[in-house]
Amino acid sequence: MAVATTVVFVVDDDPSVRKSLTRVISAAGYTVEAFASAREFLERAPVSGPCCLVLDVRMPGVTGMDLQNTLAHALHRIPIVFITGHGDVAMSVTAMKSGAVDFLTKPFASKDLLGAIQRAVDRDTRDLGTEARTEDIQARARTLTPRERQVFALVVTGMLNKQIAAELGVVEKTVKVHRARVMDKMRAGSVAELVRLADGLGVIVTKA
Amino acid sequence: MAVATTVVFVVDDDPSVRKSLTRVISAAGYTVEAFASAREFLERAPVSGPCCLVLDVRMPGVTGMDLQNTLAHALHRIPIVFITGHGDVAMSVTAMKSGAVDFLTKPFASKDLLGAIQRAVDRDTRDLGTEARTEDIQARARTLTPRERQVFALVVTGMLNKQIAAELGVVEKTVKVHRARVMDKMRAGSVAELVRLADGLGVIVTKA
DNA sequence: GCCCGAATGCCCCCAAGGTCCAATAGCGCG
DNA sequence: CGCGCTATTGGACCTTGGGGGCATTCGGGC
Repeated sequence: MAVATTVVFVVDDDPSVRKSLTRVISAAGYTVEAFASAREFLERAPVSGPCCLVLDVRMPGVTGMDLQNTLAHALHRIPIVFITGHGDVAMSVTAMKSGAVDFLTKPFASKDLLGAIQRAVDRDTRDLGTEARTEDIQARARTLTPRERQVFALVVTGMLNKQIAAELGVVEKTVKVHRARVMDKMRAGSVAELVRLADGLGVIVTKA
Repeated sequence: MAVATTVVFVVDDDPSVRKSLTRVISAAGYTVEAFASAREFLERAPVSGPCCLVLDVRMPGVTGMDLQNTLAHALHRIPIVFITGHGDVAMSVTAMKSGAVDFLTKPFASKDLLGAIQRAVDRDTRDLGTEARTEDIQARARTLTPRERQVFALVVTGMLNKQIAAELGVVEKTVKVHRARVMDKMRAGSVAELVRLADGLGVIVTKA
């Protein structure tokens, strides 16, 4: 279960390998989309649901490692499971350091591949979740006016309205107004929630 | 600079390898302690400062991988740089998945080893920092009485004193007293700080 | 019997939040 | 050029919430 809408992408230049991989992975309940080259894969429309990539290291043209770098630079988080016929240690270490989930050398057991795919999908599912939450918070933050943003930043440091007012050169009442709008727009029911939303924005407030 | 008090542990059963590694690493400004076996290393007193471990994969008795597992189970976070004469891909992948910083096959360039050591030490320095902060917060939390702990947990969910009082079956004033003691003992100057301390304890509060 | 954790009451102050209202400035649109 | 909209600001007033101080009571444990 839970793998119904999950897509596993396979990129390998060898048609027979694509075919057998597709068969094995499909049998495990995943939806499979196979490509003969990195280029073809990149031209594919991005997916929304959880997914992972089973990638051959050695391919003519753009190699698997090249594709991994390209995706990393494009901030395209997608867990990668490498497979290769003749991989060396240096190559596998580089791939793993770059965040690959696994690096399998042929021949490998189906259960090893499926195990790696499961870990990759699990990771992607988690990543999608945190990404969605972050995006949601950022969307709320974008509705804040410049002034509200300032008040927001100061409130989550624990400053009193009075202090914030002094900091911004306005009276306390004005701060209260902005503060109320911030709580409303960020949909925070308490300062505690607001602090967590702020910290969730990645920008860790490092007030003394 | 900044490598003065840093210790690099070397574990390799080959005396000549230990000697040459010690020379190279010492020349880079690190303090080196070499051991002929995993057992010897484990009998060594733990270090306090930043450090890392350069470890031979293949050794008679306890292998490098065994030692990695032992350390992981003992919650002994120490970044490991593996070196080996005849490593295979599967071995390197396993080591990397278990958190190794790098996996070098002989012969390797000195700069590759030193680069890996530098990354390992950097990681350990960061880990030590966060560990120290967490330990500090836990130490404060340990001074809380059971009741104060309960109030602490509820306060950081954003609940009002009134609600906390109802939850605990006491009067609001009682909650205020506990709350004040919590703020004092945890050395938090505001609810915002208290929330960050709570989240820093690892126990993420997941209140609806 | 003393000390501590826990609970509680009363009093007072300050901070936070809401209501109603009002003014000013900038910006786009007809 | 006004009109409307938004952002920002501010004042008066009132309610609620948080927090400090002080005193008291009760139950355990050393």
